Formats: sequence, C-alpha cells, structure tokens
Amino acid sequence: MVAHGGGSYGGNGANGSSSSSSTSGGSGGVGFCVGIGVSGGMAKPALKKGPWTATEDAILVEYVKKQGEGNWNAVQKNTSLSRCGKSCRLRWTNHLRPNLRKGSFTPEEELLIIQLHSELGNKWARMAAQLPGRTDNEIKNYWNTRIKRRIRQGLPLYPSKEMAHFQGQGQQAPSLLLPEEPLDQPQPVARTAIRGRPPLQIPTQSVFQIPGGHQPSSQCPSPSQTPVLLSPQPNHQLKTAFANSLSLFDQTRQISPSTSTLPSPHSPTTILSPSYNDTNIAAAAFPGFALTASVHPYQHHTSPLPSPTGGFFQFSPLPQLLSASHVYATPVEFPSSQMYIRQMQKPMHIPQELHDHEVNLENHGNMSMSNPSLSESNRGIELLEDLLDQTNHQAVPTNNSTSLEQSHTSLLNNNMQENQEHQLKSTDVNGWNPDMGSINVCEGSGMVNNKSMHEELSNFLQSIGSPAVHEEFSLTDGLSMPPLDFSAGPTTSEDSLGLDMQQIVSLFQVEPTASASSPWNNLPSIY
DNA sequence: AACCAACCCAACCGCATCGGA
DNA sequence: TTCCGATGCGGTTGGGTTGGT
Repeated sequence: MVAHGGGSYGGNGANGSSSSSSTSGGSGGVGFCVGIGVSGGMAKPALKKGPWTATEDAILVEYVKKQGEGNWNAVQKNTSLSRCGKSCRLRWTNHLRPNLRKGSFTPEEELLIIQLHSELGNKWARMAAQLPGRTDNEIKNYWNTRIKRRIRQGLPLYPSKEMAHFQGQGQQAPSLLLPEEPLDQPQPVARTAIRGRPPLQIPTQSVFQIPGGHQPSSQCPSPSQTPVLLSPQPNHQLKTAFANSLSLFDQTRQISPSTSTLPSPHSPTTILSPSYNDTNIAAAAFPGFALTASVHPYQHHTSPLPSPTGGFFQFSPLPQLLSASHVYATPVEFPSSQMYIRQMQKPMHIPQELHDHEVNLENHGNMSMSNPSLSESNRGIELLEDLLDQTNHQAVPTNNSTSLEQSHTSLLNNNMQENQEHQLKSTDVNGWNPDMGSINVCEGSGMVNNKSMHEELSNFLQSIGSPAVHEEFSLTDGLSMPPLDFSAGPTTSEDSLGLDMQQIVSLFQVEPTASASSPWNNLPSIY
C-alpha cells in the first residue's frame, strides 16, 4: 500500500490503489492521491505518496500559516507540493498542527481511552476530542495494539459488565468482545473476579440498607401517608425528561418524548457532553434514577484544583424515584478525581412502572446491579483491574509497566480503603434522618485535593442558603439540590455541561433552598 | 551477530456526509 | 433535486523499531 521510500512517481498509482474509483471526488475523477494531476493545462507529476519529508512539511506549514486550514486541495495547486489534499490534511492534523501532544499516553489518558471506548466504541475522532492534543489516529493505533495483545492472551477486551453496558444500550458490542458470563443474570457487584484474580471487595458498600431496617419498596409509604415530595410523574413526563436530558448532553441526538424509550435500570444510557470544553464528562442519564457525571483525571492535569469560578462539581445524582430502602453511593470512576456524593432519599412515591420494576429486581435478591450508577461506577474499578491485568500479563514487564502497575495498585488500594472508611464514617456520622433527605459529600482519594473540593462545595451550599452544616446538610422537604456549577448561579454556567441552573431545576424538578441573597432566587417556582 | 516476532505508527483507502452550484 | 468537490472518519496496511532467543 504505502509506497514507502523511493518517491512513487510511478504514474499508475504505484500499488494497485488506482483501481479504486473513489466516491470521494478527487479532482477529475481520479482516485485518491493517484494519477496525473492536471492544473491549468500543465501536467504535474503524479501525486507523491509515502512518508513526508521535512521540506514538504515546511511547505505545508508555510501554506497553512498564510492561508489557514481548509481547502486542502488548493495546496497542491498553489505550492510546489505534490501531495493530494487529503494527504495534506492528514499530515497537518496528525503531525504539524500546533498543540499536538507527542509521546506515549499517560496512565490517565490510557484510562480515559478505555473508558471512552467502552462508551463510544470505535469512535476515534470523538475520543480524540476528549483528549486535547491527541489525534484519532494515535488513539486508534493505541487501541488496536491493545486489542491484538488481548486477543493473543485470550482475554476479553472488557470485563463482563462492559458487555452488559453495550447490550444495555442496544448497541452492538465490538465484535472482538468475548463474553465470559451470562449477561442476563445480575451479578453481585463484588463478584468482579476476573481471570483468576480474587474478587475485589470494593463496591459492596455502595449499596446498603438505611439504618433502621430494610423496607421493601412495596411497603413504601404512600403519598397520603407521608408528604408528597414529587408528584407522580406520568410516563410521558418521564419520557420528556429523558429526552430532554439526552438532548441537553448530547446535542447530536434529537429524541422526542413520544418515541424515546425509557431506560430501565438494566439499560443505562451513557451519553457524553460535547459542550464541555475539552473535558470529559461522561454522564449516565436515568431520569428518575440517577444522573452521574465524572470529571476525568485529564482535567485535573491541567487544573489540579477546582477554582471558585471553575465549577468542578458537575454531579447531580438525583434518584428521586428510588426506593426509600436503599442508599446509593456513587464513587466517581477515576481515582484521581475521587469524590463521593451519596444521596439519601426519604421515602417517596414511586411511579408504578418503576416501582414494579424495582420490586422485581428485589425479588431477585440483588439490587446492586440494578442501579445504573453503580454499574457505571464499578466499571471504573474494573477498568483499573483490566489495566492492571494487562501489565500483569506482560511477559517481562518493562520499567514503565511496572511503575504503572504499582501506580494503579496503589490507586486501587486507596480506592478500596477510602470506600471502606467512607462507609464507616457515613453510617456513624450521618445516619439517616427520616424527615429530611440529605447529601453527604465525602472526601475521596487520589491526586486531587478533595478536601478543597469538599470545602468549596460546603461554602457554596452555605452561600446559597442551604442549611448545610459541615459534611451533612439538609434539603428542603427532601428535594434534591444538584450541586452543579455552584459558582455560576442560575444564569451562567457555560463551563458546566452546558446546563444552566434553570435547566437543571426544570429538568429534574428540584428546588433548592434559597436565601435572600441566593442566586437561586431568580429561579421560577416549579411547584 | 543474526533471526524472528511483536509492536509501533505513519499513511493510505474507501466510504459517508455536507454544502454550494 | 442533482451533481460534485471538500472534508471527515474508521479501517487497513506495511515498513521501521524493539526486544528476546
């Protein structure tokens, strides 16, 4: 294919690719980068292929400096460069444009790639958009070598629940995936033994009972027995919320409430926020269940600490319709940005269809896997395992892989320890207030100063009039307040998922506590 | 030192999409 | 509406490099 070296001026396309009657135009109907270029009646030599020389690079750079990007076919016409437009564009985007990051991927980038691939599949360009300075080609190459390695080792590309994730979305899983266990049976969260390693103990504490005993959702107090926190949402409203949530995050989708299918806890929908500048907000939206978002570690590379104007708390888990009998902890997926937001919901009315579904799940004796946010969060752990596993399988670990393994082992251990400590702390300190819902923000682990994040969030909550006290704060009548973009108030939040406070309040039907000086005062009353 | 296999990566290929004429 | 050029994207290829034997 590539006529490396020797400058293929051979006229006939050098290697058979001339047979391609490319549909992509190519001036004069000539196949891509092949044949005789004719310009102004003067025959030019056949377009060159193969590796670029420094001279060619210089010509292209000079041209782009003067003319800007685009109109690549004009390069060949207006310069001495004998390269087709496609080749010029590729060379520019992959090698010559400024702000390219060269060198091997950092561990954080590797994790992000794995995470993105689990969500997007082979959408290299979209993945590259989440990795500033990296090209789709780089990511693609990296991934393909990873695939080859795993195939050779006879390992699945993803842990099993990654498969479930794909299937849950109705997507076709990548063809090379090798399922290792049935997908239709919910697996205990802790059963993450992969390829012979003892199962991790991590996520079991993610679901635990509210102190005071288990209360089957079938016995949830009816609205008449307890204050109604949310109006029962008709199915259409739920669908509308779902459609809205998708369109808010993924502007490429246009989903109408009439046609959208409500996600079930077994079919989470993962969406990305393209509106968040060069950062990576992977969000799983489950109207009525939970919306989780994670700040990927890459963000923290450039901005290690959340600034008061930056707004890092793009977490809005709002399980308004969850059973009262469960508390969900949502460890954020990546260890470098660990921050836990746990919501305790007071009993509330549950729409019948969701209620039935939940009862059904409980009858199977396992709720943990039914929570999409949990499967989301667990995936992060498994990805770490996955990566670890790969380094373990290196025949002879290089220095890099060894350090990587140590690094991730350390992160994993930290993660487990933090989770355990977190559980103990939260049950002891916070308890369960039957009259008020609460959100607990706990410190996580990792490289980020989460204490700072925690303090900022606390300060913000106080500033908007929330009766937040230290680690625990109450919400008005059990309504959830999304701690999203706390810095901006209701009017400006372009730096945060593209949502503004008004949208959040409207979409999720939440009503924050407002003080006289609170920016929330400008929000319309929903109820 | 030679050989070989695995890995890396730049570049090409084919197709899809978009926008203007 | 159709055509066509420009562009973008994902898949594929094969030469170069590296490391083990």
